[in-house]
Amino acid sequence: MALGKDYAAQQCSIARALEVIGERWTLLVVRDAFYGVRRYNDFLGHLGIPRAVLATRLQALTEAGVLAKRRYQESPPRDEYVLTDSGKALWPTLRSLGLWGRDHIEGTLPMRTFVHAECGTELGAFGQCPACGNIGVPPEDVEMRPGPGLDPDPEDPVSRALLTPRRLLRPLDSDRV
Amino acid sequence: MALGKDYAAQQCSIARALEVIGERWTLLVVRDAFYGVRRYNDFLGHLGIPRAVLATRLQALTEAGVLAKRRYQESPPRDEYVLTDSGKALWPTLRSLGLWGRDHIEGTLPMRTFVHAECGTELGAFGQCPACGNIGVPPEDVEMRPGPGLDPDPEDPVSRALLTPRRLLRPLDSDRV
DNA sequence: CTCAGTAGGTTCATTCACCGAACCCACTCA
DNA sequence: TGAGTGGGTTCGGTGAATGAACCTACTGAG
Repeated sequence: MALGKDYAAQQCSIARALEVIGERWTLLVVRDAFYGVRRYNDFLGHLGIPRAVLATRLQALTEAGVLAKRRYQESPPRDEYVLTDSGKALWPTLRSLGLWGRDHIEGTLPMRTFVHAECGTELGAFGQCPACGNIGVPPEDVEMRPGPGLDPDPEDPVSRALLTPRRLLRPLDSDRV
Repeated sequence: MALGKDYAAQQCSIARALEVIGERWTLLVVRDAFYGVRRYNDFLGHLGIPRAVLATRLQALTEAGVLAKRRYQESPPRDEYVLTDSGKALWPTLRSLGLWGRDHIEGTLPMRTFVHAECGTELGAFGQCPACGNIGVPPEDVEMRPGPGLDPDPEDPVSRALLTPRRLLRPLDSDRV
């Protein structure tokens, strides 16, 4: 975000956080990582982001320790980007932001619902499970289900893969859909 | 944020939310509103934001229904900007974002702590009160206290006023400090 | 009555980030 | 040999952010 160099806003954890994840597209890249997207081309197709911007964002997020670049194949060399623990800790933020968008922006149908996989209850604003009383349901235990606001027949393969219920963070193989 | 006009990202509550509060400075304006800042000049001095950008952001947030413009004096005409219910609903997002910044960005000392005013317990990672078991403590019931990371003798009057413990959303009279 | 001060802006030139398209390279498969 | 794919980089054009200057009501002091 680069709020200038000298900024007084630095005196605040929120401002510090926004320096890392506040730039355009950045939080959407992180969101996709929760959805299981890991490869450059999948981010590219799903987000519709300019290639140069995506490369910059992936590099910045990797340097900030939110994502980690991991080689998953040697020949030809191919890398994937996965969330670190620090990145996974952004789940409550994304959850509350998405819920706010759903509830407070007019004309927004529920796109996806997020339920506690063990009991099937929809998560609350802080990512808690109202049924179990489990306060911090980790993203690994969250199942994402498509909602009525989604296009039933999207263009890109990633969106198609996301039409079926799936656990967060589970890698998405866009090839075999 | 304006993710293009045609963006596929529209299929997502998070992207919709970011359209409203994802631009540079916007979330910091909202944060200041939670801290009790209401007037143009107070935002200006506390954030160090360019005047033109602040005017644009206040107008956009007002149109989006996050803030409401309210005349508090007729002669000379003076307006203040206060959070609407929709704006107050951003509290979980800000809370989780600030906590992430504190815990996951190196070199970030706790700037402020947020405690449940009724019992004095610091809020947990999900905005809950660990002592009372109250899951969604509303911002009105949250007391903000200065932490060790803050400059003890800041320049601007708003930062000085924020050095004393105070309830969130309580208006800040920067004059009588 | 005049003058300085204040709240809340608008205008302007410059800089910087985003954008889309084109290009590049290493590797694989037919 | 040639097309295809993954993962980028480079480049010119556009739009937004920046800081400084300017503007308009209005008030209060002398």
